[in-house]
Amino acid sequence: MPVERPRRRIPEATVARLPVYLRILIEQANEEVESISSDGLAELAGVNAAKVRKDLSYLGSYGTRGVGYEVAFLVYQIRRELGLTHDWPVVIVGAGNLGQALAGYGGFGQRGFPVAGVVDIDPSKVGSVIAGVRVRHIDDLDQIVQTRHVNIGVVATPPSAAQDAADRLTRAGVTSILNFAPVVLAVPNGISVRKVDLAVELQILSYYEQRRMGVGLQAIGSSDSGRGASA
Amino acid sequence: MPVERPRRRIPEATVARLPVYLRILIEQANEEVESISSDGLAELAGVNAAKVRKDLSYLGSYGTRGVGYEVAFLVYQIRRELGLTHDWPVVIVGAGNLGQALAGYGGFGQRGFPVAGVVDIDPSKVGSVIAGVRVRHIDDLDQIVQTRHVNIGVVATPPSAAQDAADRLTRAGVTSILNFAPVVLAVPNGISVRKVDLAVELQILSYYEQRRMGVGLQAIGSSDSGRGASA
DNA sequence: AGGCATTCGTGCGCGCGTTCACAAAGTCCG
DNA sequence: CGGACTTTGTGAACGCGCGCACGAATGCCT
Repeated sequence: MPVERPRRRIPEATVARLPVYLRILIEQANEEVESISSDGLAELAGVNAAKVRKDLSYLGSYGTRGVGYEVAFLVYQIRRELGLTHDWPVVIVGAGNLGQALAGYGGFGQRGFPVAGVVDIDPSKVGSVIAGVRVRHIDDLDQIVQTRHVNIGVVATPPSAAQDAADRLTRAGVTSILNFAPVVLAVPNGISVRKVDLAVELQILSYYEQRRMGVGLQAIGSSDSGRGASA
Repeated sequence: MPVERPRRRIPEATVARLPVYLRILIEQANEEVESISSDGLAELAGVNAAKVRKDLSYLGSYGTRGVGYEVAFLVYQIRRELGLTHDWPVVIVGAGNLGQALAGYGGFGQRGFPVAGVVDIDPSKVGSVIAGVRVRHIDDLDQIVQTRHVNIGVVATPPSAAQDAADRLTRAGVTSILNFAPVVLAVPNGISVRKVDLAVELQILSYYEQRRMGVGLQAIGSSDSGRGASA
């Protein structure tokens, strides 16, 4: 079975939008919509129609001129390109508030990222069960990663422990890390890291808020954060 | 007292990095470090030194050639520019798992974003107390926003309720929204929206993982996600 | 005081991503 | 069957942000 090779390198910005398109397309499919135009999809995704077409063109020429894109087929293609044709088990490091919330968050497993394990360094946390997953000691990390073929690790530790968690993850063989700790992780070359930082997001909003006030007179300035959508 | 005007428009990319610099600088200040060079800060932030200098130059010429930047002063300047000289109370819509976790997350209040209120549409949730904050009904949103002078709203509802939450927030006068629901929000012009989407982040990682495997032979490709740091 | 080492501030070129605009390709209808 | 209409796919221009490289400014040492 010849798994088709990725056509070309897809720009980072496009990769970041594909999941959004995918979610929308799945919604449309659930509502029995069979076909959608770049215009329609653009509106739902809050972006420019030309951008949608260019983004989708990286997957191949899967549209029909005069008609649009077949929803089901597009879902399949995006899934394939994003590597979502099979599950990616993840391991969560840190069983504190955040780790527990993440483990309990249904959207994980349902979307193809089952929780292969939750580990913590604190022996008193080991053994407790969160959302059906037993917390294990961090020393078991290697074993979990290897037996469950985990490629993605989630850092949900306090800031001070985050770098150590990342080190252990990479040493265990994990090649992608999703970091929730407000820390800049140092990782070996070739390891992907994405971070989710609440405080940073709020502070960015704060900047634009302050700017709005600073101007004081006109409230026009479209100080959109760049990731927002406007009606 | 003349509150200095924002000098120029600061690029979005820079605004997104300032909070990172700020956190690092505060850490350094706590460790009694009085001065730091763009090189040093760059290393800690995992970015290019020239970028650091250019970013900081948007705030003004606050460095000393041959020496570097005075940490305490830089902290003050970044704080001022980001509008962090005073608190920004936030209101959380949705008292489910996520809403509770967010309300309980200490990093909120400590970093200048106290939780002014948590609201939910479900009467059975109203009245319960989360992390010292009593959950109120969503109909009280307007009152909370006005009496507490809230500018920032957090959407922590299920996807199906997210748009309604955003509508209510903007109607109540909120001008910035942090959206945790996997939905593209439609908001009036001039409203800032930032989103935090778990599934999207994981799917982006999935893409690069799949790519790594697809290539099959070399494991070199520096498939960094663009927001990561490498050692 | 003078020279040297260090580090900032920034002009400039480059590459990426966004957007426009249009030809190509297909549908639909009379 | 032909012509009008719709929508895709993409070439090209534009703009932004990144990083280099270097002049300018400051501190330090002799």
